[in-house]
Order: sequence, then structure tokens, then C-alpha cells
Amino acid sequence: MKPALFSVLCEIKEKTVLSIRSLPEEEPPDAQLMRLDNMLLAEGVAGPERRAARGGGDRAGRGGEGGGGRGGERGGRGGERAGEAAGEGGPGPAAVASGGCPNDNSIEHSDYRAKLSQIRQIYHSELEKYEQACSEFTTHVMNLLREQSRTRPISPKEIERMVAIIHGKFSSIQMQLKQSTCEAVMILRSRFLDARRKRRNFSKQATEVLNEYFYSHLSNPYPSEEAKEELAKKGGITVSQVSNWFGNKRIRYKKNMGKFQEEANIYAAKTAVDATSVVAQGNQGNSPSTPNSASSGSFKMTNSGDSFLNLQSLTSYQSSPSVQPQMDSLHHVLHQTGRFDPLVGTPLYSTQRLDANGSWQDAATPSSITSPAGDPGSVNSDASN
DNA sequence: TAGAATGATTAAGG
DNA sequence: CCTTAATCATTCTA
Repeated sequence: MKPALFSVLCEIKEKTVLSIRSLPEEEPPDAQLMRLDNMLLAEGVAGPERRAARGGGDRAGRGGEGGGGRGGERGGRGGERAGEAAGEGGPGPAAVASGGCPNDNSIEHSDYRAKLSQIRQIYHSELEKYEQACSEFTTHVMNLLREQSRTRPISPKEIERMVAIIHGKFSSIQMQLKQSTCEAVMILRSRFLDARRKRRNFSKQATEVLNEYFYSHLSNPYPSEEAKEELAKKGGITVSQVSNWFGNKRIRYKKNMGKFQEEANIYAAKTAVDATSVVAQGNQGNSPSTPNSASSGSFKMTNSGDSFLNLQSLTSYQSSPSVQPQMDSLHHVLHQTGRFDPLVGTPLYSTQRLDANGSWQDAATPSSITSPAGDPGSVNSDASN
């Protein structure tokens, strides 16, 4: 008698419950959840501890970046102007040489990684907490229901549903966690990886090295890959920074040569001294700065503008087969003794290797301006490398 | 604090 | 990918 009544009650209950909640749980968050999961995985927050030692690339490649472009977001970014300027005094921070300053890039990188792993840690511990709480709560509820099932009709189906509801609730909490983690990662990213925001001037050493190369290869300031690497190593910067620097330098030099005359002379003199001393020793070693591959192969040694003015007098120096790289510097020094004034700044093409088109390369317009005694032959001692 | 200097980024061309 | 040219955003300097 009693069991029969019980089962009837159960049935009734079942029906009412079903009618009350016939709508299946809200399932839409799936897409969003997937996106979040993917992103967390991509950022290395979700997956297994990823230590991937990417190749040399310093170009961290920006990942997803689903939404809008840049533009806005120039918000608060005031202070944080720390002293830094590590003893950039006057003397010669020779200590900074090669290994020396391990380039700030890596520092910031590790900083970034540290913060990321912090986020990761928090994320995981929270996730674990949620999971634990979820299962605890579930078993608790189940026990409760089981207990009550003795006094009131509760079908196993109902229990199942209950569990599903609980899981649903918890997963929505998890989703929130994932979302906020994503946000945190994004913020971190934009703060650390957007290099433009944290520009720092190169060390003296770096600019020195770069300028030396630039002015001693003024006729063809396009360092080869190897040369770039060498320069990067010497200056404690990355290869792409070297490329950037040369890009900027070329364009700015061309734009306003007058402004750079002084600098040019300084570096020219510097390298010229080196050069002559090298020559004097009959030392065959390569140029002062790098294995120099200036006119590596294809380069036609630009227009003979290089020879503007007494190139002849210089040819006497060419006793050494590897002098070419120093030619530019010597030119500078020679010019210095007389013509052109840095203040007027008029680009009297006193030292320019640019043709009328403003092109550094192809000597499209050979005559017109340059080389009174055009003598491509003598210049072509190129050699060097 | 304004303006110059400078490193990085972007678009366009190859 | 590399280069140029323009431009951005930060840092330096007077």
C-alpha cells in the first residue's frame, strides 16, 4: 500500500517538475567559452607549462587580436619614469661591451613572463577551487536528496537534473574566471609587448657602433645580415633594432644632411684614425667595425659621387687592399679641412653619395652633380670582402 | 614645458 | 622580407 502511493507521488512530481522546467538549461555560452578557452590556451595560461624557447625571433608576434584596431587607448600612462640611466656618464662605458648590457628587451621579457605565470597560477588555483567546491556541493546535495528521498518522493531523474543545474551554475562562474583572466592577460600584453610605449634610447655603446658603421659606409649604408648581427652584438641590441636604426638614420640623414655634418665628421675622423693606423701597420684585418660586406656582390659602388673631390689624392692610400671601407671616412676628414660649414647646413653634397633622385643606390643619374673626374675604376677596389 | 631627438610602427612599393 | 617615408610616442634638453 505504501510503496504504491509513493511511486504515484513520484510520478506526479516528475510531471510537474518537467513542466516547470521544460526549457533546457541555457546552453549558448558555448561559443564564448570556446573562444576564451582557446585564447587562454594560446597565451599559455591554460595548457601545460609551456617553456617554448622560440627561435631567435625577438618579434613576439602578436597573437589573436580579434577585435578593433589601435587608435584609441591612449589613456593614463603617466609616471613610471624611473631613473634608470645606469651610469651613462661621460667617459667610456666600455664595460657595456658585448656581453655587458643584456639588452632591456630580455629584461622586460622575463618580467612579462613572470607576470604571466603569476596570472596562470592564480587562474589554476581558482579553477581548482571551483572544481572542488563544485564536487563538494554536488555530493552534499546528493546526500541531502537521498536522505530526503526517504521521507518524500524524489526520483533519480530529479537528482540528475539537480546535479546538472549545479554544474551549470559552477561553469558559469568558471566562465567569469576565464574571462577576467583573459582580460588580465590582454592588459599585460599591451603593457609589455607594445614596445613603442616603452622606448628607451640605446646605450652610448650602441649608438657609437651604429654611427661608426653608418659613416664609414656612407656610400652604401646597408649592412648585410651578418653585419647587422655583428652590430647588434656589439651594441647589445637586437638585429631588428639595428635595422630600424639604419632605416631611421638613412632617411633622416638624407632629409637633413646639414644637421648631421658634425656627427659625420666626428665619426669619420674616428674611423679614419683607425683606418690609417690599421693601414700603417699593414694589418690586413678587416674594417674597424665589422666584417664589412658593404657592397656585397651586386653593389655597383653607387655613383662615383664618392669621389667628389680629390679621390685621386687618396688613391695613394690604397696600398692596402682592404682600405675601401675607410674611404668614406677619409673623405670626410679631407673635406673637413676646408669647405662646408655645419651651421649653414646647406647640403652642399659635400659628402653626399646621394644622387639627384635622393637614391642611395643605382647611380641612375651619374653625372649632373657629382664626380668631376668620374673614375669608377679606381674606386672599385672594393674588395674588402 | 616646448621642441628636438629618437626608437618603433605602419603603409606602400618591390 | 627589405626599403622608404610618414607618423607615433617616449625621452632628452634647454
